[in-house]
Amino acid sequence: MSNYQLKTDKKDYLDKIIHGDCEKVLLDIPENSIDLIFTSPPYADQRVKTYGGISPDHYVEWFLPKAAQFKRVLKPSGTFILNIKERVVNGERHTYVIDLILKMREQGWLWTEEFIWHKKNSYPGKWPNRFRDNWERLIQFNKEKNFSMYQESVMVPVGDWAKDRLAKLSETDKIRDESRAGSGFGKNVSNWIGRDMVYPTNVLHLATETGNKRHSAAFPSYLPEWFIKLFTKSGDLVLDPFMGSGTTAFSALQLGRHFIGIEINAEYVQIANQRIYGKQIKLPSLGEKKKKYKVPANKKSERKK
Amino acid sequence: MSNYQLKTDKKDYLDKIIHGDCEKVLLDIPENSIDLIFTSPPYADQRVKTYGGISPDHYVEWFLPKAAQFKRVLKPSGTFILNIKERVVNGERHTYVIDLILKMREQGWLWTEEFIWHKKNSYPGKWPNRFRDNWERLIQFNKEKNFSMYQESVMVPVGDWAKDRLAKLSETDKIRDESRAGSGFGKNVSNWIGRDMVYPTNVLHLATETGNKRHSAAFPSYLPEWFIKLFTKSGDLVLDPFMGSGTTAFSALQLGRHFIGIEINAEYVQIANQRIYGKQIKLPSLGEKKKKYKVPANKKSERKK
DNA sequence: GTTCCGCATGAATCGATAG
DNA sequence: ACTATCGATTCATGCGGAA
Repeated sequence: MSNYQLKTDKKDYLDKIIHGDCEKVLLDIPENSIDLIFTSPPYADQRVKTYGGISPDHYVEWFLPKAAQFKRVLKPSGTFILNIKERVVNGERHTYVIDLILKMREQGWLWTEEFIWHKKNSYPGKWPNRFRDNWERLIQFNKEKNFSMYQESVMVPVGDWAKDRLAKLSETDKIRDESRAGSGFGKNVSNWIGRDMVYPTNVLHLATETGNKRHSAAFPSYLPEWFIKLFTKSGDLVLDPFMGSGTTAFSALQLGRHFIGIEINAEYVQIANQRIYGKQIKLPSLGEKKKKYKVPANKKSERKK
Repeated sequence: MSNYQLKTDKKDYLDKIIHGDCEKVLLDIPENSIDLIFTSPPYADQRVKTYGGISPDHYVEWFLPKAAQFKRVLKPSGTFILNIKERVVNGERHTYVIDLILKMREQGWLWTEEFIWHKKNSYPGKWPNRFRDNWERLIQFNKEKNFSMYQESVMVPVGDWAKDRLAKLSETDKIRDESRAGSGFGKNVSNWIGRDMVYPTNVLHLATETGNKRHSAAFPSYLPEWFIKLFTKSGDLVLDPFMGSGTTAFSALQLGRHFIGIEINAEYVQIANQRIYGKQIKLPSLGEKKKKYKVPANKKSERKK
């Protein structure tokens, strides 16, 4: 059923997308082997079409056993970054996120920091009692106080204008910058880069990706990139246990890090593989009965359009 | 000792700064009489010089009885905005803020929303394991779901209102909009005019005020202004139970709202009065033995500089 | 090859309606 | 009364077609 043999050796998973439930898949991964876990799990009751939705009231109990596995496989010097946001239930912000922080501390995690992702383009809408939600949490957990951090790798040019500029750097922008560099104008660019670099803060200000039609809830690749550069060095191993369409794996690969991606949705596994390897390939999946992803009956018509 | 008689009548406190502990002073204020409570309490272990410092581990139990009084005096349609941020203790973010949210919900508060104040210029510094802290929480609590909110009063020009400060694009954008309006179809015209102003989001993006050095925890007046405009109308009553140097009272006055300010530190009471009334005046203080504010012995030298 | 403009599209939330 | 579903609302962004 599966084309790998040494389940206890992480090399079988190295640079692969694994199809399965991360809580089970991670049992095969040696303890203290991951340098960075960066993930954006399905939010409570969101992405119902693809994940079925986890009730807010059961979110913590759903997440905690997975967090225990994350803690086991993470190196003592490693970091776990959790991208999450509580939804509104009955007019109130639900408490599952802060409940989770407290429960994870009981598990032994250190709640080191909370970064803010200040989204530039939030979901539209108007309500009588609240404004649009324009931020998400990026919660940093660690096993030990002495975790690895490479602050110099994410330094930014001085000034807000530069920060905004950097945040906007898409793939095409980078290419354009390189082509400019060849024509003389690049000298100015490199001058800017060399001059007056400062450390960033714990607020990231960038736009969500709306253009990509292949997947519904991708964050911009800048987000995992930033944390991968900050918390790992070249050759390190990055894990995303809720891989989705593969943004984290893609970023890790581009930055010369190894990755392990786990995704429960077969459709997303295919998308991620295409994105990373440029073609559809056969990949190892969990050694269980292969469950075909099933579209909920009442959603089938909607999916078609 | 005090120059007011009817302690149960809020009119005695109206538009005044009261010197005393808010937990006791509020006992004299009628229930359901305040439209907005906006405050920035002493953070745990911060402002040791002026408040004596509350240990992070005891912050919640220190705050809760005060929150109970806030709930009593707040109108059912009123809002409580709490500006707070957890400090780092032993390499970790302390949990007193999220503990407080959970405990206040047990008190009957609704945790309606959490605004983020994205500070533009944060305190400089560098640490090996974290970046500069560039944001604070503005936590919105309510007694009822049907609270008052005046969204139109805080609308902002199209395009992110933070971006608007850079103001390079806004000029040309406006011109473009006008030229379009003059030549387009009638329906489109009204659409474009309507889009001149948009509602803000739950992220506030403003610079910290550097001018006010008299008060050690001064926030920019823009912050209370924004929430006063959003949650009160002219003639309403705003309470700040940890008044500090009087920014909230000053903003309320300027916006045509009534205010009640409470401050435990006599020095700040004087500063606030000077700021608001332009002169040093005799004001009612709590009907207790007048306690002169005492500088802790080991801090005296530090105060001098 | 640029620049400009139109258009679809989101980690959403509320309130009304229906069962 | 309580849950489930649906329509209405709204705006920054990036892509693609057009000038």
